[in-house]
Amino acid sequence: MATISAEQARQLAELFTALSDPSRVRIIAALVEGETNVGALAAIVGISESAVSHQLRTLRQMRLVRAHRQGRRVVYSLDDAHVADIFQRSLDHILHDSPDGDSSALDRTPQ
Amino acid sequence: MATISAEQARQLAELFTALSDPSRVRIIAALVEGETNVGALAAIVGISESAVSHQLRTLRQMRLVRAHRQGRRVVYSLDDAHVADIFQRSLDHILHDSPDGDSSALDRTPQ
DNA sequence: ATCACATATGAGCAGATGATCAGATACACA
DNA sequence: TGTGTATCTGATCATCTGCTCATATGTGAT
Repeated sequence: MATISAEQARQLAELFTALSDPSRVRIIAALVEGETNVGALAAIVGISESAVSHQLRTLRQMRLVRAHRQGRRVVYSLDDAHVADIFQRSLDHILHDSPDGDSSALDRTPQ
Repeated sequence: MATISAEQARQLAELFTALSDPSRVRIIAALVEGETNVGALAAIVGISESAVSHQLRTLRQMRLVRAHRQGRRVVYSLDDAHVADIFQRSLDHILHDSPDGDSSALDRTPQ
């Protein structure tokens, strides 16, 4: 699988960037459960509908979610099975070897 | 797997944040191949040793990499099998359904 | 002890990010 | 057509990020 190309690195980083925010993570988590409209997502995540809409735009551009109207509502769903998979594995990851509880940090070797 | 907690969302986002930068992605990619020292990483990634060192610090704090001295060098390796797995799956992901070539973006439904 | 090599670290700065606010757009229904 | 609901969007601003530069620390060899 050789050392990754610069372009691939960029794309990978872009994918992870889409998942690098707590609000977006919660949006994705909610959508794993099933499709949902913007207002409901705002309620679940606990931020304004405007903020959710902005985040959904990002996720849409990344092709991680998909939208379709249903009456006056716009219903979102995951556009990608891979992402749900990656998401689930990552969740397993933090559930396993993260025996701490407080914030992040503290070095490992240097110093 | 119910709707994720705020704390879990924070941790997940933190993990993805560690992978959300092209330089760090390339560092991880290099380490997947085997342990490497700072100078070599700098050469591979194409940024200064100082910049690499800063990024390695972040990765160390996230417990994604581990370091040990070897003479005057400090050799880094992945501290986590899960991450290599997540990384590999994500790579597969972008290699599969990313048939475009240019930058990112362009909406999907609204408008 | 001194010097060169290898890495780490703090300060500082330019660019990115995410929330809010105000206003635009889209749809359903009377 | 007008009104209320649902969502989107641009501007703005405070905060965060990642790099560079200068400097400190650590190691091996002379």
